[in-house]
Formats: sequence, C-alpha cells, structure tokens
Amino acid sequence: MLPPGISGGALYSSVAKKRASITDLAQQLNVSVSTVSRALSGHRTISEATTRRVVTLAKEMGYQPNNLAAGLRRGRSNMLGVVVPHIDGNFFSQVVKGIEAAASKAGYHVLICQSNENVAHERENLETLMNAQVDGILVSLSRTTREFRHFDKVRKRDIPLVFFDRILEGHDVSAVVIDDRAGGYRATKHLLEQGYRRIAHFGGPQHLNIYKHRRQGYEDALREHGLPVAEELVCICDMKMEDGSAGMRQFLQLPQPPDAVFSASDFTLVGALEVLKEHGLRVPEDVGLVGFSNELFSRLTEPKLTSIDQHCELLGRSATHLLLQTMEEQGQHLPPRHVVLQPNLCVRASSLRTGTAATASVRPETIK
Amino acid sequence: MLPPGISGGALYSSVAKKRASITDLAQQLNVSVSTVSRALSGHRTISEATTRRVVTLAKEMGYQPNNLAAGLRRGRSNMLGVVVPHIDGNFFSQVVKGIEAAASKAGYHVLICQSNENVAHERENLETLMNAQVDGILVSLSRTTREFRHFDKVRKRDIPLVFFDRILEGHDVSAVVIDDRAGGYRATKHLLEQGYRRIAHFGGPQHLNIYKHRRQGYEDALREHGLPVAEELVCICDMKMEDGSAGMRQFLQLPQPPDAVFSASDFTLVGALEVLKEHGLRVPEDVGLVGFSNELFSRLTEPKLTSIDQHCELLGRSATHLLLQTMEEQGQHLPPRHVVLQPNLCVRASSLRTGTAATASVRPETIK
DNA sequence: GCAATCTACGCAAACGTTTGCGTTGTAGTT
DNA sequence: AACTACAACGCAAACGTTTGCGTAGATTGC
Repeated sequence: MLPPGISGGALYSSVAKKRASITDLAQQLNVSVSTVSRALSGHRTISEATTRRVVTLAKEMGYQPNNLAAGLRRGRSNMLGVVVPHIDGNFFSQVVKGIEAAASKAGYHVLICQSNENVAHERENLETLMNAQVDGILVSLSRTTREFRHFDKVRKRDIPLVFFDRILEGHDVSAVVIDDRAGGYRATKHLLEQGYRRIAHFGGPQHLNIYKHRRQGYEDALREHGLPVAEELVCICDMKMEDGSAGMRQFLQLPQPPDAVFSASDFTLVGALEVLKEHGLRVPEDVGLVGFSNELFSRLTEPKLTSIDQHCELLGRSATHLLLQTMEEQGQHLPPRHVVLQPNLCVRASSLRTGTAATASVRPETIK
Repeated sequence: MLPPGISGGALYSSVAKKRASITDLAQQLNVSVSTVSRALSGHRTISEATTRRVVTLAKEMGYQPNNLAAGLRRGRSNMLGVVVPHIDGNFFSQVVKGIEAAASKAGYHVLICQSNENVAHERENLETLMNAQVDGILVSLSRTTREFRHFDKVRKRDIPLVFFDRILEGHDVSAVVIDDRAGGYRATKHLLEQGYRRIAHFGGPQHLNIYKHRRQGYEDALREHGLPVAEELVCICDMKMEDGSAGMRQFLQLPQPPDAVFSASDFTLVGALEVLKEHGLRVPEDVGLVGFSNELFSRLTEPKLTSIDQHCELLGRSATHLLLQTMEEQGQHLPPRHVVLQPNLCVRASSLRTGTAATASVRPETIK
C-alpha cells in the first residue's frame, strides 16, 4: 500500500515529464480526441463552450501540437526546402529573409541548405530535403551546375519545385528571375551616357541565365550606340575578387585599354578597383565602374560602387508565393510559370564623371 | 471485366504516384515490415541474403524513408533548431556553415531562424522550433534580449539548449563563447604597442557578455599600461554604421580627441572611418583603428581594417558538438558546461603606424 | 406526433515507422 | 530422443494526429 497522498501515477509523472498530447487533454475533459482536435483547429461543428474549455486547458497544460504526427497523417510536413549557393553575401541572405517571411506567414517552416557552389553538394542537399519530407523546394543553382539530372528524382516524386535567380537555360521549369538583360542594358547605357566609350565586361559562366543575360544587355546597349562588341574586352571568369584583379590586369595590357567596366558582380569589381589604384588610375575620372548585386560592401569602397540592385527580399517572397501556388495546383500539372522582376540602377561615385554634360540628368540614387 | 493486361491496381497506380513505403517493399518480397525495417537499418538478426534483397529492391523502387513517421515513433525528429540575430554579415553565416557541417555529419537537419535582433521575434522563433519538434536548440541572443523568461518553456520541456557567442550574464547555461576579454585586450594592446595613447572605444549593450567582456579587455590593457579609463572616450551604442559616424563626430569634438579607436564591431568602424575622412584625418597616421569580427568588408575599406577574427566555423562546430553531447546525456541533468575559444588578431593597415619603433615586431597577419 | 433536419460529438481507421516479444526451424549437446 | 541454444523472422502495439462516417439528442415543419 502507498501512503495517502502519493499515488503511483504521481510518482511516475514526477520522473517522466511527458509532453501533453491531444489524448491527455481529451481525458481531462471527458471528451474524445477528435473533439479536441477539431476544437483546436477551430472547426465550427464543435460548440463554442467546448472549444473554449479545450483551448484554455491546452494553454494551461502548455500543449504543443506534434507536427510530426500531424504531418504523417495529413501527408505533408509543412516544411519548405531551400537550396542556395551560399548565405554569406548580401544577395542570398536577403532573399532567404524574404522566403522565411512569406513561408512563415503561410504556416511553413524553412529548411536551408548551402551548395557552396558545388553541384555534388547540391545533389546531396536535394536528398537531404526529400528525406526531411519537405512539401516543396526552392533552388538557386550552383555555379558549377551544368545539367539537370539530379532534379529528376524530385520531379518523379512530384515535389513542387521552383527556381529563383539562377536557372539553366533551355529547361522548362517554374522560376522567379530578375530581368538581367535589362539590368545589363541599363548599367551599360548609364556608362555610355557618362561619356565612357570603351566599356569592358566581367561575366560569369554563360550556361547560367543570369550571366548570359547580363552580357546580352551589355552588348545590346553597345550596339544601340553604334559601338562594336570587342572580344578582347569581355572576360568570362568565376566572379571572385581575384578574378577581377587578374582580369583587370589583362585589360590594362591591351593596346587600347578600356575606359569603363560593367561587371556582372560587385566582387570582381573590388579586385579590379585595387588593380586600378595600383596603376595610379583614378575612378571614375579615368575608368568608370558599374557592378551587379548591390552588395553591402559596395557602399564601403573608395569610391562607392554603382551597382544594380535586385530587390532581394521581394525576389524571395515572390519565389515562395509561386511555390505555394504550385503546391496548391498540384494535381493539375499546369505548365511552368515564370515571374520576372525588374532591377534598379543604384548610381554612386564609381561611375559619375563630374563635369560631363551627360551627368546633369543623373543624380545619385538612394536605396530604400 | 477489365480488358486483359489492365488490372484495377495498375490503373489506380497510374494516377496516384504514391511514394514507396516500407510496407510496399515487404509485400513485394513476401516478408514482414519489421524485417524490412531491420534490414534497412542494418540489424544483424536479419540474414545477409534478405538484407541484400531488401536493399536492392529499395534502391530500385527509389524508396526514401519517411522521417516524419520514424520521428513520431522514436520520439525525435532528427532536427536541430538554430536562432541567430541575422544571417547576413560574415560572422553568423560562417557560424551557421559550421553548425550545418557538424549537424549533417551526425545525421541531423538544421532549421534556421532569424530574430532580427528583436526579442519578440526570438520568442516566436523558439515557438516555431518547438512546434517543429526539434531535438535541440542553438541560440545566439538578439541584442535586445535582456531577460530569459521565454526560455523557460524550452527548459520545462527538457529540450537541450546550447548558447553560442552571445549569452546573458549571470545565467547558468551551456554555452560556447569566444574569449572576448582576451580579444579586447589584444586589440587594445596592439594599439598601445603602435604608440597610440588616447584610445577610444565603441561598445554594444553591456548586458550582453560579448560587449561587456570586450570592454573589460580594453580597460585591462589601458590599466596595465598605466593609462586612465576616460569616461568620455567610451561610446555605448547599437553598433550600426550610423552609430559609428555619430560617435566619431562626438569624439572629435572633445577638447582632447582620441588618437585611436578600438571598436567591438567592424560596422561602427566603417562609419567612423567615413567621418575621419570628412575631417581630413588620415588613418592610421592620425588615428588608428581596430575592429572586431573580421567582416568580409574589412579587407575592402581604404585603408583595410585591423580586426579580431573569431574562427566562426569552429565556433559553430563546437556549439553543435556540445549540443549533441548534451542531448546524449539527457536524463542525467549534468551541470551546464562552457567552452571558450580564443580569437585572433588580424593586423592590417588601419592600425599600422609605419615608422614607429614598436612596429618592428608586428607583421601583417594573413587569414587562414 | 412523426419524419426530417441539425447540432455536437464519438468511433475507429489511417499515416509509415520502430521495437519488444513471440514463434518458427535448424543445429548442437547430452 | 529430448533437450537447449540460437538464428531469422513475424505479430502487433505504439507514436499523436486527422478525418470520414455514424449517431445520439434537440429542433423544426407540417
């Protein structure tokens, strides 16, 4: 016999510390589990009185629904997967912020994976996410991704898939992208308006839409101005700082070096800027610079870099919305959709040739 | 009757596209589900032959285990939660990289939440993570977190909790931190060795360990040199760029302005640097600067900023290991443990007064 | 006063695993 | 021959939800 006041149950519970489940609530209230479940999800077939009782007890006992169980039963996890090349740097961390905001508003959690610009990693990331039973996947391709085979498994499983920013050319997928051609065009045109005439270009791997289109915009602007597209003024590289230094050194050895550079990334520009200073060339007086992505540090260099801003957060939100929409229309197998966002030119000192007539109309733009 | 070759099952399956489950495998092989389960997890009570059969069929059918179901049954989700103030900036994105690496090596997924330096957000993040049934949580506190109450719920549920970098003073929790006092001390001592004598300090909210300790190191170094700690040379702020500008402007209005600044963040230093240039003061000749965190952009300013590097990735890995260890020792309720990592001084131009005798022993340090 | 309609709730199956225990069949021991 | 011992596998419960269907009792319409 136990002494009065000490039941076996109480003794046990002082050890176990089990989380309260829906069943516990049901027992305490003398109702069925289904009633509790429905009450908690606000079903209207449950009387207001019972709902109140359930909700208050739930709060009192600190009840927290078990998402695993719910997910198992409903066939979905309420989790979204994201694969990005990396989260350092301004662009992707901002995009991720947008994704998280939109996802959590819709009741989804977000699983973030980094491919480190490595296609093998990217493949693993996809496995990881599928293993975690995510309901949908957002991907921005790594720079080394040249084929699509590792996505077959995802599509076979009918897991909704939306790409953003970086996609592979010629593949029919849903995606949210920036109008990179327009970005490249505006950047180059701005340089032309500032009076620069021999404009070089740093570009990334051309199998990626973003780099290809930025270059197209660059070429379009030149042609529109009746200028030739010089092969020796285009440098295709990996977009690292070092690549910018190396590329700029090459440019400066040309018989006719460029008087401006439009780069598809701010990173290369930093390297280029260093080399220019080494050579005693002044920016923007001798050489004008325009970058892409509007990285945080672009405001910190001397001079500050003109760059194309991509509304990163909006991009993230849009991609998430498209994914959620795709998920809703699951069975229907509608054709892929594309959303195109317009980028902004952020004019700063690196491309403003003071004293030039063309400057008059352009004023430094502040970022919202 | 159905026409030959078309069974009801086939017809159905052509529509449903169900993912293969362990049960499907069992049926195909005429064994029980438990056998399949054990075979897949490499149990030795299953004959080698059957194991092989199961594994090959699993691969053939593209079987992917359902983590939700497994998690439900085993009482854990194999997911870790992380709460960071933000993931932009070098520090936290690197730390997260370390966390991910260590976690995935141990078979865990990682859920990342950003508090945006907001304690209310932080509270929501915790709810989110608990809701997602994570098995453990890693937290670096937001700058506005001054009390601990929102962590009670986590501890009540016995969810293993490890803090990293930013913790609240006087709370008994497991944590992996940097030796910030040593960092502050070395930074300040370096400035003293370079001949600077009137050294100012930018600090963050003093309820956070990191800012308090960095300041302590600063003061210790001054005292050791027989220098007074001047109240007017210490600026406690929010560590934004703007705060740096504003603070520097104040410093310059003093009757005796400082000849160097040790800042607890690189960000403020960028603002300060701008102001110094405005006033025509040269760095490092007139004013020396040393920051903290070794942000990416610290190598891009003019001049490059000397800063304290924190081995971000190692920090992330250490924190994860401590968490995993804590999870293993769950029931035992051992006392909290602390791990302290040593930071590194990265000397760059902003603090190198050439021509000073003291310079001889110090050479620019490269970062691994 | 009786069928029809609602309201508010309960029953039980299902989601895909894991795991303690029970059950075969075979080999080895005495 | 009767026994134990062990290897290899099956049974069924359990994890915590959700949800289709069923069913009391109350209300309505005529």
